[in-house]
Amino acid sequence: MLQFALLNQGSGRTPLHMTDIKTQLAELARGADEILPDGGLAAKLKKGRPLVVKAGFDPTAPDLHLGHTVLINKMRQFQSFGHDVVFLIGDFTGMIGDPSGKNATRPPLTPEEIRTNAETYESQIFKILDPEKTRVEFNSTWMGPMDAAGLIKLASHHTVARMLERDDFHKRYTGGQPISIHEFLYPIVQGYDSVALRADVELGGTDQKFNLLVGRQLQQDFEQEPQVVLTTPLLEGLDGVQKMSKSLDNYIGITDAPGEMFGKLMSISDDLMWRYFEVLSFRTLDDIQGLRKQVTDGMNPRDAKFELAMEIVGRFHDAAAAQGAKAEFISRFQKGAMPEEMPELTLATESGELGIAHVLKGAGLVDSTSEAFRMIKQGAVRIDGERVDDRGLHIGAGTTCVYQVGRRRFARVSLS
RNA sequence: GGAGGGGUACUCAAGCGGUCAACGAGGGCAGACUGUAAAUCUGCUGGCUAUGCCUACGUAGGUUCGAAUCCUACCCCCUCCA
Repeated sequence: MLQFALLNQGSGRTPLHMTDIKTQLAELARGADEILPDGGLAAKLKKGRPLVVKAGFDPTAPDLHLGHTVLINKMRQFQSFGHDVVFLIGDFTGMIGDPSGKNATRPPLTPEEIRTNAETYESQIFKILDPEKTRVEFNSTWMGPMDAAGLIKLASHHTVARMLERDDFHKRYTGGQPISIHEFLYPIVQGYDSVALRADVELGGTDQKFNLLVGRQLQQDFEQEPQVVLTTPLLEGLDGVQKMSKSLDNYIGITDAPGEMFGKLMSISDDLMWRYFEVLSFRTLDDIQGLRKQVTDGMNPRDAKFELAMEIVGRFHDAAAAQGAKAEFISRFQKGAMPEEMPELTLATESGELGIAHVLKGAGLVDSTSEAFRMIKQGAVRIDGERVDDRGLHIGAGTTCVYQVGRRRFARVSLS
């Protein structure tokens, strides 16, 4: 069966290490939401040449979380099978703003912002993709030189009725909400990118399905063989229900510190763990199936979760960091030890002592003294491991103690 | 332009003169139980110089002993008609 390790040994120079089509299909379909049309991918793979695989990114939000990496992982798979993966930065389309996300008008980005964002993107995606094998393109390369006449001609390839088939356009149109004309250009330009790149496959999130399909249609108009469309699902966040997103604060950022990343992964439910294995792990399907069986046979699911957490932390940091995070996790939560590192600070007292509530607030462990009192009442506050019951407690100057609120918030505070 | 409906805490949503720091649900936090799982149970969920005080129900005024609740003006949102 397929082993990623083996594939990667090719070090990028291997002309074409084509794994057999059946294996490729199985792995590529893994975790994918849809592959259109039916049988299309198999037909493309049968060509026996590296396929041009395109995935477009807005130049806006370069702070990636694990949800974004589902798509990038899929790119990596194509890459490891020897295909030509194009990381397309939509600097031109960035001026339009993708209307997929409701009706938020986006302020136009300056060229410098776009460049900075693009660089941030690259530094993040190359934790997953092989820089040697990744082609980075900007769609301004072909859209920039296009003149108004060209754009009009391009726009003539699509009709309003077909545009309105797109769900969010349809809802907004029937719901009496405004749709600016230029928003119609977004799918068209994105589709034209596929023409310009002669894409064989385009990857995108499920919310991109319509745009991806426009690419197929435009390619046909330009007498190219239409691309295969592969959509990846939106990953569930830590709560297991809502989509992973920054605004819901249920995400794992790929720049999160090792310990934080590890802890967040350990806190997911067992069900969600398997989902994460499917779309985030680089392990083979067989491998994961084996792990599942071990759990069914009595292995503690927690240990399987350790494997997942180790792999992910190792990917975005390194193996040593992953080991450290695990060791820290075990000593802290299984043995109840204090964390190794915590914020340290010194607070000044006016009269030689300070009320406990003010210490907690001053250390940033709570937002207000009212909250501090509440936490004390609930038995969540500890000083050097000793529970505090007295809300009137005063701490004298010259002391240094570890203050704790709940299980996660710690600070070492000195009073002067 | 005309007619009607509505703006309440993180979100949804009650309340329609006093018992409202504001029902209830969700979310979040904490405690118990655990594998820092999940599920479940319990509590909390405006601030402060803290058993009292201050600030809050779109904004600004007014009536009243007393207003989220009544009146006036203004701002914003939605629905229908043009």
